[in-house]
Amino acid sequence: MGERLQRPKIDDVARRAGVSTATVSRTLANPEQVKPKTRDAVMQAVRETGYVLNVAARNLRTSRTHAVLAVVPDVSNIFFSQVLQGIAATLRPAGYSLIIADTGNDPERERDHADFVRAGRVDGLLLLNGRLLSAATGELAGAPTVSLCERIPGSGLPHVETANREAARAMTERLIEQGHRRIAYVAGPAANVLEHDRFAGYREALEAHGLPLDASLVRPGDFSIRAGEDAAHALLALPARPDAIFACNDAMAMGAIRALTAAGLSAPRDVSVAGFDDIEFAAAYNPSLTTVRQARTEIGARAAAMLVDLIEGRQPASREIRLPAEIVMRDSTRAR
Amino acid sequence: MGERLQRPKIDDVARRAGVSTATVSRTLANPEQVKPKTRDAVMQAVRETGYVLNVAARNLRTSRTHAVLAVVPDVSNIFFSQVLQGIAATLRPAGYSLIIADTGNDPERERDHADFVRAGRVDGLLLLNGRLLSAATGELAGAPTVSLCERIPGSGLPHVETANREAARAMTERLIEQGHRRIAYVAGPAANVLEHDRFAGYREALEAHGLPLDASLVRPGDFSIRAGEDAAHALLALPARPDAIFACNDAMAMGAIRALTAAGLSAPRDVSVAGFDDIEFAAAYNPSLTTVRQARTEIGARAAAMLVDLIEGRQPASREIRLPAEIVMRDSTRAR
DNA sequence: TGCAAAAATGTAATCGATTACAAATCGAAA
DNA sequence: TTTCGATTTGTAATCGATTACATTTTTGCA
Repeated sequence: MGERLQRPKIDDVARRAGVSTATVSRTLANPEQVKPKTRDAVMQAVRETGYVLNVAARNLRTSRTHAVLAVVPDVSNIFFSQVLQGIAATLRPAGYSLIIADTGNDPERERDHADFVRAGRVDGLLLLNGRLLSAATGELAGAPTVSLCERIPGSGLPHVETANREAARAMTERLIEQGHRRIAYVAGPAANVLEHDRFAGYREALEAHGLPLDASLVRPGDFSIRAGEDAAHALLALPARPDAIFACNDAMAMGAIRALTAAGLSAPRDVSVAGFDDIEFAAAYNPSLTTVRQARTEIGARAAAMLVDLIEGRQPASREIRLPAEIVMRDSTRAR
Repeated sequence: MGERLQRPKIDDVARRAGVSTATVSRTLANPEQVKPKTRDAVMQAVRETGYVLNVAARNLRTSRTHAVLAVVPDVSNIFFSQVLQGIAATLRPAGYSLIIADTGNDPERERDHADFVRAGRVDGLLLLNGRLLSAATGELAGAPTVSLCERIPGSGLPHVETANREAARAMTERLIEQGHRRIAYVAGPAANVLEHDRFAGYREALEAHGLPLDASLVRPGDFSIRAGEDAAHALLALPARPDAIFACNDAMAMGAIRALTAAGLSAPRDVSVAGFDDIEFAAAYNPSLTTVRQARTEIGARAAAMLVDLIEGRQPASREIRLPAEIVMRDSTRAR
């Protein structure tokens, strides 16, 4: 079917325009070095022949790919996918394409990606979850890399993140101001730096207001809806139940509200519930969710911009960006 | 910092193993052609030197990239992101990497991607939204391409899709069986093939059961939560309000439920509401959402597998796959 | 007009693999 | 031990661009 016709190469264009291949190459890459008249002739020939540069050849010669690899624990996760959008949107106008590796949360696979750089497949790395990077850090030596969402302790890697601690503290304080005294916390995975920061914020707020940190009010979780449900069930079984639940992401907050409903209670009437992230469905939830808004696309955009700077040898304005988050009070919490 | 040490190349390995570069190349690509003893020596040398093949060089020589481009209208959309996950999961073990182009729903950009193939940047294309492809179809001649989610009418392009019409019909029939008689439909964008099919299913079901198709019960929408709210508002303002609302995706169904709540009504007590997609948050919604479950990761996986077959010159088992969908009855609908 | 410097263009080496073809080695049968 | 065919390995051309360096053209100014 597809009569596989020969793609025109740079020689074809050169011949047609009556110039050398060097001139064609220059016209395409550095037009200002070429006399306008010649330039026009070349562009004309390009159009006539339908020439498209062979990327592999250029990559080989220049050892640059104009591609960036994003290592993502889970593309389908609503959080990461929005960060990716910010990345994609920034990379495109800068002339980079985006390669995505979904590691499926598998530590093994997260390691592989140093090879992407070494094989000359990409110019830089964007790590959406640094958890395991510490192991790979040595191997990355030299490869431009930016870490997102999670700071990698002690790695010195440039990164972009939300001010998680401050945000969690602010949210907890809002709950305290609303008159809540027994505020439960539903945690993320223990190894998660992000969880660590949020918990620290929660604790700080309690301390600052002279409230005790009651260990029975802190429940483990893993960011899933189900985990939120389980945690809420456990909390409701306590002799003295909490008057508020702060889940460290929105999915768990929704789970908690479901559990309340299932138990014949209601948020915010009986227990206030707050989340973290402000995912798309938080505002549409029933009740709409009080939460912390993170600028997810901006995180992606800033990280991508920083990476491009690194790749192109420019000194990025900053190697560490912390974006402020915003408290969004909605219907799932209420003053006591 | 990064002492940019020379990456070993195939000659280094060859020298170290005492063989020619041809043998090294063969050992890596077609080990069975090489005598076991030689093979071991080469592998040893590879390990010692830390050799990693230069992908650009191989691409140039073989004019194959082992990369695939997915053209996505919006990565951050929960629907697409899950399809992407299926794609990524299938591509990886097959040895392909995934490049993502987020077109931001911009017709202009969807066009650009034929160039990706022509520039030799990828071996094939996965189109998650064929809407505009018709325009580009000519240019793709020869490039392996699979369309997902939406069949591209008259393109003859291989594709994978959900049996939207059948599923929408089945859902509508379930609502009828539950005793609903005034079933409203909240549509997707008019140009959308997917919307077209779902609406056809809705209409078929009404006809089959002798129910009239009441134009005032069909409201426009664009798949957003907000559109669902607006549609429901309009429907509630009708002299005779519907007893069920079938929104052609979950986000709009959630919007409709919000609107009901805002109007002091409730789903399913006053109006039943059904969605389509069964996104992650459908089960966690309040009330949990009756919807149509599409196997999103499977759509992605099947399409990716088909594309790999096409790229590698194998005849795919089928050029048109329609995956059945499953009706999931939950709490947002109730028998009248 | 003549001449030096600047600008524009051309020649050809180069990036690092793959692979057609040739050469060498091996093994089995006679 | 030959000998022929099958296996294994090596040599070197090749993929299509970029770019250092050489050469030509243009420009500005005396």
